[in-house]
Order: sequence, then structure tokens, then C-alpha cells
Amino acid sequence: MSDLLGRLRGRGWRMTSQRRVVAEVLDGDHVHLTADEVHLRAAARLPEISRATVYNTLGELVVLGEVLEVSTVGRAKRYDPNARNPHQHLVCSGCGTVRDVHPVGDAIGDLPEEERFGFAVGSVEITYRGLCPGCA
Amino acid sequence: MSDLLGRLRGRGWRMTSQRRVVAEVLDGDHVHLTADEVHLRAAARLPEISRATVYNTLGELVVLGEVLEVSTVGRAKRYDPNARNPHQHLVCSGCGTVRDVHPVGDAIGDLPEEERFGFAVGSVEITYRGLCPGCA
DNA sequence: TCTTGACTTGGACGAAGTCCATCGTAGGAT
DNA sequence: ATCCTACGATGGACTTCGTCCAAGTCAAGA
Ligand SMILES: [Mn+2]
Ligand SMILES: [Mn+2]
Ligand SMILES: [Zn+2]
Ligand SMILES: [Zn+2]
Repeated sequence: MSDLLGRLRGRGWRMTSQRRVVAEVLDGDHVHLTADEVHLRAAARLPEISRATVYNTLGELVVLGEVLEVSTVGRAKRYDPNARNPHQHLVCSGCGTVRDVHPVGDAIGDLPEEERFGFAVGSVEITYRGLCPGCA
Repeated sequence: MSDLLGRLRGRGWRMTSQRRVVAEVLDGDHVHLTADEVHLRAAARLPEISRATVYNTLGELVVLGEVLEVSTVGRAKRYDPNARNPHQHLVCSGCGTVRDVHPVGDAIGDLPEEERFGFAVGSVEITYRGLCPGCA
């Protein structure tokens, strides 16, 4: 994330205060915020920013590959700025906390040919579930 | 699934025509329907069945462990009656088709101790993504 | 400084899901 | 076979999450 603004400028993005503040909110490790959480934190710095702009900006960052959308079971999407470092997720079943994790092994290779149904398998998303120390 | 109705009766469920038709709709292999798809198919057999009842029944089946909710990225939840046979999913990025798959290996064991952040990891959910033969 | 098209905004709209007061009925009791 | 009633079904209002749009604003190049 650290040079996200620079990369975006390089891609010809018009730099606005709204886009800057959204990018700032997404900075850090283990960041997996919902759109509304991003809006809340962005509005703390830039009170007039609209929900529509937050959604627009997040959508553009996803298309550019700078942010990942994380699957959920029925809840609001989470946005993950750690897109340059392939990783998986560990989610607390109690409080919902999300941590980035890096399993060893080759999950794609573990899917036997006869289980691929002719698909061209390109990626795998893994979610570990359990209780965090605080919730245990 | 085949004896779902019997198991539900054994758990003291009141058997209604609505619950029966929802259970029937969920019968089969590689079934991963949204609530609205379940409602549509159920209504073909029992036209008066309401959306609320479909949601209620699916929710109860999930609590009983007879049906699993499958994660999605921003789309409607999918309900999976194949809960007695642990498995993972292969999803077509083109058309959204979902297949049940059984990878080899031990995904939970592949998560190193120092990557567990003190969590008690209990389960793992894996989604393979790729293009199906029809979409390739 | 001027111009202009890209960006932002608020509100309407839509899809997915929940809630609730009321009505109906499965299944045990008689 | 009939009665009772607690559990289940219903539909419509409501909430949450997200998209769309017409109108206004402004970043940045000329
Ligand atoms: Mn992450
Ligand atoms: Mn399945
Ligand atoms: Zn926790
Ligand atoms: Zn396909």
C-alpha cells in the first residue's frame, strides 16, 4: 500500500481529496474493512465525502488490482489493500476479526485432475475459521 | 439428503407441506441454490409458499447442520444440502456454476503454528476458481 | 486564467434478507 | 373422529448493502 498514491498517479488517475483519503484509510496491515467502515473513517477526515464516492473508489481500486474483495457469508463485502502479497485469511468465528495468513503447500496442486471437471483452475481462496485468543 | 425428512422427523420437527417441498427441492448432487431459486422451484410444486417460509426453513436447516451456507463475493448466499460429506468448491468465474470437489492433503495442517496468532483453528473453507469447459 | 471532461454528490432505486402481527394447521389429547 | 393449541406460514413493512443518475464541482492541461 505504501506507494499506492504514486502508482495511481502513474496510471493517470486524477488525484482528488476524496480518493486520497480513501487510500489513506486503507493503509496498514490486516486491514479488511467494509465499505461503510471505510466511509466512516474517511468522513472523519473529510466530512462531506459521500457513500457513492467511497463505493466508486473501492470499485476502481478493485478493477486496478490494488484492492481485493474478500468473500463473506451474507455480510457486507470486505476490502483488502494487501493485494500485492498473495495470502489467505484466518477469521474468528466469535468476533469476526480477520488476519492475513500464509499456508505452506500447494492448494491448487492438491485438487486431483479427476476432480476438476474440465475446468481451467486459476486461483484458490482459503478461509480458516476458529476462535481468537480473546474469544476462546 | 436422501433421508433428510426422516432425520428431521426424528428431531421433533412438525412436518408441513412447505418444509417437505423445500427439502425435496434441495435433493440431489452439486446443488447450490440461492434462497430465491429455492423459492422459485418450491413454488412450482406449492404455489402459495412464501419467501419468508423458505428463508425460515433454510435457516433452520443450517442451524440443524443439515444444510451449509456457501460464501460468495457480493452475491446472494447459496445453500448446500451436501453437509454430511465434507467437501470444497470449484466455481466457474464465467457462469457461476458450482461443483463439489475433494482436494487431497491437509489444508489445516498446512497453516504453520506461527501463522495462527493463537487462534484455535477448527475448519477451513476452500474455493477454487476457474473457467468451466463451456465458458473456456 | 480558462476550459473541459472527469469526479463528486444526494437521493432514488433495487436486491437480498429480516421482522412481526395475524392466521392456519399438524398432531397429540380425548 | 373431533377438538385444541402451540408451532408454523403468511405477506407486507422494514433494514442493509449496494447501484444508478442528473446536476454541480474541480483537477490539471493549454
Ligand atoms: Mn487479507
Ligand atoms: Mn457443495
Ligand atoms: Zn474473536
Ligand atoms: Zn462456466
